[in-house]
Amino acid sequence: MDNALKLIKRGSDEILTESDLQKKLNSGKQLIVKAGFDPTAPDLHLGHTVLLNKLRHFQDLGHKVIFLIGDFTGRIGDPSGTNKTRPTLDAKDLEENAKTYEKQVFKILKKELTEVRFNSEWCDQLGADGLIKLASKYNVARMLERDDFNKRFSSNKTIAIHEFLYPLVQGYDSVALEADVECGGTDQKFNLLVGRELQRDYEQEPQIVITVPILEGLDGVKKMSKSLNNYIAIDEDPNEMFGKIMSVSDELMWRWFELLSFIPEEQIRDLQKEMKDGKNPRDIKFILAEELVDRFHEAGDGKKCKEAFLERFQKGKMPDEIESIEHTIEGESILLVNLLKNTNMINSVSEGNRLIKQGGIKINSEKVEDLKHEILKSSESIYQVGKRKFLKIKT
RNA sequence: GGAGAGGUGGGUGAGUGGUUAAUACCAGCAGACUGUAAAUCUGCCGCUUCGGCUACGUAGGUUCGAAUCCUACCCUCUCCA
Repeated sequence: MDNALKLIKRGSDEILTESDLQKKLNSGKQLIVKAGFDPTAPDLHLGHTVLLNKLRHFQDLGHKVIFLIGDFTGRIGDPSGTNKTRPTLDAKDLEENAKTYEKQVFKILKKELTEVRFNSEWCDQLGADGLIKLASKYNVARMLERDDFNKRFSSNKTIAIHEFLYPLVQGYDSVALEADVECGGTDQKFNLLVGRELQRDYEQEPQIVITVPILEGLDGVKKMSKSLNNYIAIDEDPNEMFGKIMSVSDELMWRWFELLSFIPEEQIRDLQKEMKDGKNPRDIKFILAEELVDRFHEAGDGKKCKEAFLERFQKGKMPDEIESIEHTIEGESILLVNLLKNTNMINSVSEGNRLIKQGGIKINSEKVEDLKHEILKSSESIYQVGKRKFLKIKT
């Protein structure tokens, strides 16, 4: 197998078809590689990077990536998600979101080989006629081949007609762009395949479909997503990112190694063996956390985070940098719980009382035991809530 | 068009007139433990000026008292046509 194909294969779930891909790679032509993104969620997280890394591989081979923002499809709503109505975005929001995307995405993709496009560009021109024509290219039986439609159909759950349009429009994007390759998560497989069919209908060579695995989020079960709040954003604070990676279960760590790390597979196997032989899993997790922090921040940040992590949790030290704010109070003093609530350290007074009862609040490293603890005017102290929340407050 | 089922705290989901701020599970939070913000164990888990207040789709009603009964409305689902 030649190197190009090998590179593309690593970490891919399925390639349809491999022989076609080989042919295209050998043709010497610069390929157009397409991947679609949601217009509403510009906060990229590690889950997205599995796909982005794959796109980057194509760029490393000199091919062109089209980062397609599905503003038109966004209006339809992806049937694979729960059926919430999406807010319609105006042009300004879109531009904003696109900018945020660009800022983040070029941590992985090469700018000179990336083109950002919106699918409303060609979909808006389709009109009712165009949509009808497009809809005529596919049929219900074939739509029902799609797994989640099939399940919903056979268990008598609703499928709205417009949901059928989603895969069609996504497929039409491939026609409009004359895509050679489309990459997406395994949950997108059906949509990606529709693109192939449509391209054939429009007398184009069908695109190669490449699916990548879906990354599990922090909980280790559900897919990483913003709405489930089990994600690590790629522009997250380095220490926060490091900590979150460390909070992943020892089991999930291996999955993340597989999908996120660039460490060669053989080396990962060695690490697994080391853990089996008694090495502390924590130290292996450090390797992963360091690599990822380095990738999305400055080289060397990973090491710094590791040191800070050890200091803080092994020796129980306070972090070096603590955010500091000033909070003027009326009168001579204020109840501790009120102060913490006012500064957003806690969400409610009840929560504060609970935390005090449980010994979760400290002032200058001293545990607070009195529910009615008062803070005097013109004081300056470091307040700690739980293990990780610190704030220096001047009153 | 006809018949029926149902809408409960972040999620799943009990509860059918009275210690029910509401079982259970999950998530979340805290503590203990551990070389991890892993695992495990324990506790907490609506708000409050600690007198109370606000909560079981929405709005009314019955009652000493309702998430539980009645009426209307909204929404979801199923079956028949």
